[in-house]
Amino acid sequence: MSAGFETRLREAGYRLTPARRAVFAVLRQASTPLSAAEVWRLGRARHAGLGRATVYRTLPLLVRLGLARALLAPGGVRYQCSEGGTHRLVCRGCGAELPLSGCPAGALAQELSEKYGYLVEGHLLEFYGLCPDCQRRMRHEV
Amino acid sequence: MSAGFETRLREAGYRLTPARRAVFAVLRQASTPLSAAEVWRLGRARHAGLGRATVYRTLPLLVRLGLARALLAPGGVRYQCSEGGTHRLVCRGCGAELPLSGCPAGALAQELSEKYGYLVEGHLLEFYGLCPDCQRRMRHEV
DNA sequence: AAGTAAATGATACAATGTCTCAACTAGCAC
DNA sequence: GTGCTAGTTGAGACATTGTATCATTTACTT
Ligand SMILES: [Zn+2]
Ligand SMILES: [Zn+2]
Ligand SMILES: [Zn+2]
Ligand SMILES: [Zn+2]
Repeated sequence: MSAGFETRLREAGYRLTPARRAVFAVLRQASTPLSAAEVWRLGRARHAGLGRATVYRTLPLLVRLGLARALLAPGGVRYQCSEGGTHRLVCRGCGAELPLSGCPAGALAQELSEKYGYLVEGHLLEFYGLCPDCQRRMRHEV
Repeated sequence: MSAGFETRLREAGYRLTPARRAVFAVLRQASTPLSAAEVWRLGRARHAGLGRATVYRTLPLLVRLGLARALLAPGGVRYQCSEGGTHRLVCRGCGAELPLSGCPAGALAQELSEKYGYLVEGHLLEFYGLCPDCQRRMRHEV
């Protein structure tokens, strides 16, 4: 379940602590990307004295290790577990999001890998534009 | 040149002010995405008394209007003019970025447009993984 | 069980972003 | 042009978010 998390942390030379478990667990079972503040609040349910600084230290660590991803939502940065989908259709007017399924980018990854020597682990594909409501709004309210 | 900016602002019912001109001009001629603080500093070269609050008000406005885009870089949020490319290959280890050219997402846009009623104006495609250096580092320094 | 370096949490601090409000001005009507 | 008015501005107080420091604790090794 969260075995990947533990081994990943270990193999990178980091210790497995209650604080890190708590932070990851929170992301893991969240159904939507969370802000750092939310992670802290929820994390304290799992690890009583979880410190704010630790959360801010852990989240970027998880990103560096590939266990989580940082997303820019209207309202600030949010984090989500790597497993979650990252294909969205975002309205630039109101910020509404629609998660997507299909994706054409897979093929390109291999190509990039060979071309630049990068180890391509994933990708983020976001379409942006206007939702039906905001299209109407733009017309009517000038 | 920046005619699109002016008409876009007008047609959405916003006024054309020196402050907004300055902010947009800064983004416009920047070769790399800028933080809000950088926009403020550079903007004051163009409009002496440009206020910090105005910058923080204007940047999201430009995003809502489709004139700029917000990007999440390691180190914080950065803004760039809509024209700039948004196809990157980002290293999750060190944050290094490589701008890309080709893209397979265009076709999907039309499809989404019909399916959800969204007006799809563009997309952001980001591959993430490890640069060659960070791959070595991960092996050697555990 | 003991030793040790990594990690934590509290706190102070810095950076980033938001709100309020009096003063100003872009756009419009005349 | 002259005035009107609502949108906009800039200053500064405030709130939030993120970082640095450091004494204490603790996960891992032996
Ligand atoms: Zn919308
Ligand atoms: Zn995909
Ligand atoms: Zn790297
Ligand atoms: Zn593309």
